[in-house]
Amino acid sequence: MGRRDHNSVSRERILDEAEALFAEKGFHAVTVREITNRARCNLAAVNYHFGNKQGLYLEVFKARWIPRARRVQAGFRAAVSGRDGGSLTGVVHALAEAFLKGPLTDDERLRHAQLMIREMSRPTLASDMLLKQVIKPFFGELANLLCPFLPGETENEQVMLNILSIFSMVIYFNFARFPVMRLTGREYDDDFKDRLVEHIVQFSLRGLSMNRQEGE
Amino acid sequence: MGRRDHNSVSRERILDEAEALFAEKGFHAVTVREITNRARCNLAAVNYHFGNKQGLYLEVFKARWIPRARRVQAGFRAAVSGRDGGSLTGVVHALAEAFLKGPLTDDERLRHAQLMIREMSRPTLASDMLLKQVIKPFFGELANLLCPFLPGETENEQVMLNILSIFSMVIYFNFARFPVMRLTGREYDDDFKDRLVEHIVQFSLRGLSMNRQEGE
DNA sequence: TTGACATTAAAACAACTGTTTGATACAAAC
DNA sequence: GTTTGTATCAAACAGTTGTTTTAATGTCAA
Repeated sequence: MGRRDHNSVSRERILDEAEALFAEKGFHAVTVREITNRARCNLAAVNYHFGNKQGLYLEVFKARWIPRARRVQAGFRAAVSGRDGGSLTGVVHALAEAFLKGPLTDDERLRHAQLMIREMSRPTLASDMLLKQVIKPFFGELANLLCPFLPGETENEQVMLNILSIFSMVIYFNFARFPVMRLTGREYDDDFKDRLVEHIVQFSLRGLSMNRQEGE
Repeated sequence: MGRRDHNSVSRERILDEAEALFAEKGFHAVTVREITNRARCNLAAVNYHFGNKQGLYLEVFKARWIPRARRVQAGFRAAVSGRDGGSLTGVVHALAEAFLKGPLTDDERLRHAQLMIREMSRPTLASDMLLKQVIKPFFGELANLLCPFLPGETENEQVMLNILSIFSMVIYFNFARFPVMRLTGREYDDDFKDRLVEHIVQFSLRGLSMNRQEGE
């Protein structure tokens, strides 16, 4: 290996296994030994490559989570700049599909959502990074894409709440797949994912369309 | 204290502190010593009253989480059987308000949502209990309340997806309050909670209304 | 009072935790 | 060939973990 090229085989394997384990069990429930055993390397490798366990956790987000988020966003942008960009339906559909079917494998999607959920429910050192570098910019991008289709007088806060609502469904149907399977009796196969995308799109489109008067 | 009346002061205090800590940090991140110190009792009390740490975790759900969930549901039912029951708007409003304002304190709401999220994202021994005893029955109840307002041909799976979507927003705006505050710049004060309830209600009502006049 | 039992307490337990150490192998630079 | 810095390894470290043990309280019925 070249001098500190940050590309040793052990280092990469540790990052992979660590991400899977952190997502599945959470930071404290995972031991360094568990990670290094699965990565088939020595116990000291974690401290050598990442300083300490927390450094590894942070690096998982920098080197794995954020790039994955960017892949999802890239998939979304590709769909939007294609035929989906011209309509509200297209944008919402591209969004739901990017997160529920997108470029990730099913395992990746679950991992990704679980890690995000953990950070959202209890902020740690990583949350700030995710928010500033990934979520906030992406939400801003979404706001710009959606605004033209919303009534002119729609305030910023209202736009943000709408995005958060769509987002809540998208990540909920990812990370909460176990109860969702139990409650619907469905497996997370391609059929069901299509169904979910269609549902989220329809539900969100109607939710967004505020030109209609609401009953009271 | 009466013979094994399961009401010792220590026992109750342990349950309170354990719930707060488990919700905040998760099972493995909390130590028995941390719990017993906060509960101002002896270390051995956990094993005496609950067998072991996992027994305590389970009892937190039986003795604290489930009763709290029932209080929320009771609040919802009270609103529905009052003036809110006659319309779709009323039902959805009662639902959002029960979970976002309802009978709980703000701390309780956060704790409640965080514990649920943890169980949903990674099922443990408690998940089965929650699903069977609380969530599934309540979702069935919701389905029955909503069905009259949905088009006649609406299939069961569609109803369930609708409920899950509303539910995803309700719990998201509870457990993800940290990023929501960062993204909206708002505090979770009464004003903002009112705003959230109103938003969720409007968004959900439109989401639910399938080419159909709503209201009455 | 006495006996029985619920509860609390201090101390110890063995196992496990993250981290450090010191040695060794290896590849490229000089 | 020697040096230099990277990478891996086994072993040990000190501190913490959940749990157990044993003894001491407190409480109520007989």
